[in-house]
Amino acid sequence: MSRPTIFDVAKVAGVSIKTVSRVVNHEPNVRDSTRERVENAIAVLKYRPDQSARNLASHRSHLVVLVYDDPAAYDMPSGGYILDLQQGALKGCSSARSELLIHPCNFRKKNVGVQLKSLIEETRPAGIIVAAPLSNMPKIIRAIEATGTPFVPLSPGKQSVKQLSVSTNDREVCAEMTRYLAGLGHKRIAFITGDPDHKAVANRLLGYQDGLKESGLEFSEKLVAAGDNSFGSGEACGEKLLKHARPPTAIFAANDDMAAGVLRVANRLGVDVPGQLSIAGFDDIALARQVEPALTTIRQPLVRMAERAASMLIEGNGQDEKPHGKEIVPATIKIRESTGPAPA
Amino acid sequence: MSRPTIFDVAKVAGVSIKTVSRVVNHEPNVRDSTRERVENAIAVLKYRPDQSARNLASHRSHLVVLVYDDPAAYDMPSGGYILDLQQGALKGCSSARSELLIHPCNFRKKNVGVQLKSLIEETRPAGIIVAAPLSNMPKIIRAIEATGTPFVPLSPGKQSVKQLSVSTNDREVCAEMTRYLAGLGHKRIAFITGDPDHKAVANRLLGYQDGLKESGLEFSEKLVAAGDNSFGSGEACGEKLLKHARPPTAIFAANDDMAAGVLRVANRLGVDVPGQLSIAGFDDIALARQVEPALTTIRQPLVRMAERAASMLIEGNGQDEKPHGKEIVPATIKIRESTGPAPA
DNA sequence: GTGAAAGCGCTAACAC
DNA sequence: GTGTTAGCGCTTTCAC
Repeated sequence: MSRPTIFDVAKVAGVSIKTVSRVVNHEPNVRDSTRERVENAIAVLKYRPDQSARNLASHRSHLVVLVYDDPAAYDMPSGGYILDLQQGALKGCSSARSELLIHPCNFRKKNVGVQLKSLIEETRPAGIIVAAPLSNMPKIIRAIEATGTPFVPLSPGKQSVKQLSVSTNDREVCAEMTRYLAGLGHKRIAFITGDPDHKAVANRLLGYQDGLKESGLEFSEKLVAAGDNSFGSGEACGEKLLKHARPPTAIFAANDDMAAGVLRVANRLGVDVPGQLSIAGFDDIALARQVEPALTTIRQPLVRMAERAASMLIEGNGQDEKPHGKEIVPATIKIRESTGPAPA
Repeated sequence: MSRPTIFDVAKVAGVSIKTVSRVVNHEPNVRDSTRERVENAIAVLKYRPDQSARNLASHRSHLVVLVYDDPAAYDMPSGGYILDLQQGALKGCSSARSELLIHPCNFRKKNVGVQLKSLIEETRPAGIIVAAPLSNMPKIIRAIEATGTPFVPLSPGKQSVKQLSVSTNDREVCAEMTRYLAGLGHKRIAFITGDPDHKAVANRLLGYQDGLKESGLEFSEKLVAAGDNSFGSGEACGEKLLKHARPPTAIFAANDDMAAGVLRVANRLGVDVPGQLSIAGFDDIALARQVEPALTTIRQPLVRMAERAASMLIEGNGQDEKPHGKEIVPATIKIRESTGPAPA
């Protein structure tokens, strides 16, 4: 004997299938007593709506797709990043009986756009979460937009006004970190910039400038070095900064990899951290806790961001109006051992 | 204008929808010339079969579900493990246009079984990959079996004869590691066992015994210590072993966490590794490369295992007979710095 | 080899 | 508030 259908439930409850459908989908206009009868029937029969039938009829599945940069394409750089995204997205989905499809995507391949489109057209997901840095790539975004499926970019570069997005407060929290450093007595605080293509990372420089101003400190081009997000560029920038005639007493890097590079250089040069030099990063990757001394950094709320994105997608699906708005989930400063009072 | 359907393709190709269906599904009994006409029409119209419709009619989706122990439930212990599984499963799926649904599962919760059943009955996946240690848990396996969906446990404890599975050669490779250690001149090789509930881990002890015998070495209960897979138990067992009247010159632990624990104890006790003591582990987790000296260990081929599992599920779906067989993907020994010649 | 017809289990539009 | 009637776009069965 096969699984019960909506007809079986309707028969047992003594109503029409439409009413069962209403109950299952939490639609209004059902008398409480009727609803209860239907719910009983569902429980008795152990009825589970068939998603395929539902999807076919409604032209929409209950799937949420999480698209991110394929870690297998390089050397598994940021496993924690992906797991955090997945965890958050899963959390957002589970509260709404949605399922999560994961789709790592190698953006270096020519046909990513086509493949993404196929995936979307075939599975008709309720929505798509696009992680950074893919959320900054026109090739990816355009492919998704072309399908008309709701999507939420995480930390997108430019956001068209009417579009959904979830970001963190890069700028504000970087200002805060800069003020924290200034509060420690540092007068010469340097900054190492990241990949300029990445808007979120660019915002970090702006935050640094804000923080300087708010602390009554002068901004100087000479205290800014241009990195590219890599450990190596952190080393190079750190060396340049430290060999300066009047070296900074604090270096704030736009990400942890670069901050770790600075730390390495400081060790090599015999510069004591945090005694002579304070170092701060951004991201709070595992490495930040593994280096000696552990890095003061900024924790990006990836889990929450992905969770919010999933919820936005799913909520919007229930309502008649499309979800909208830019959400901002605040990042938090993690003070560890790499920062301390400015040397006298 | 909306997406083309099978009817549009049929019209353009001048055939019936059934023939289009045959071509799309690579069924036999289609003349080559006809097939070609249909394929052209598909290309011209950019036709993509709607998975929901397909699923509804066939009572089966093209989804593969990967079930694993929820890392969010504890403290994100083994991110690499999960990412490897995902990568492999994704690889197996992509070659067959299948998609991967991830489903972390907290087996400590009472209702995991029910939730799993719901998921399966609603999405009707083509198959399910069950990662260890969930593959050892009757509660989980029974819930899946009850749905009648094909599934492949990875490193299952007991495998009923007719059932699919993918494992690695725990026993053989452990014998090999033991012989390698013996070949280095070690006469007193100790072993630290892991969680006895985990059959795959139990097999490692058997392999150790095999290796001893093959090397003409005597097995002694006194050289076996019972750990529980944790770093802490590795420390405890290591200490016990090293304070022995006649301590071993090599310790082989059933996993890397325990091996790392032994290493820590050796350092504390001033025992030189690998000068006075060789240490070997199993799993090749990231930690194995991060400790000093780096651990000699055994690399479990997780990516390949998951890939094979996905392929088995998908292939079986295409054929009329169910897939079957136990596959074994061999593990490989990674010699690093923690092992060396026995002290004179 | 190929096609016609009958669903799969649900949602949507509208009637009552 | 509730029911009726059409489909959604495929696969299946069976006829040719």
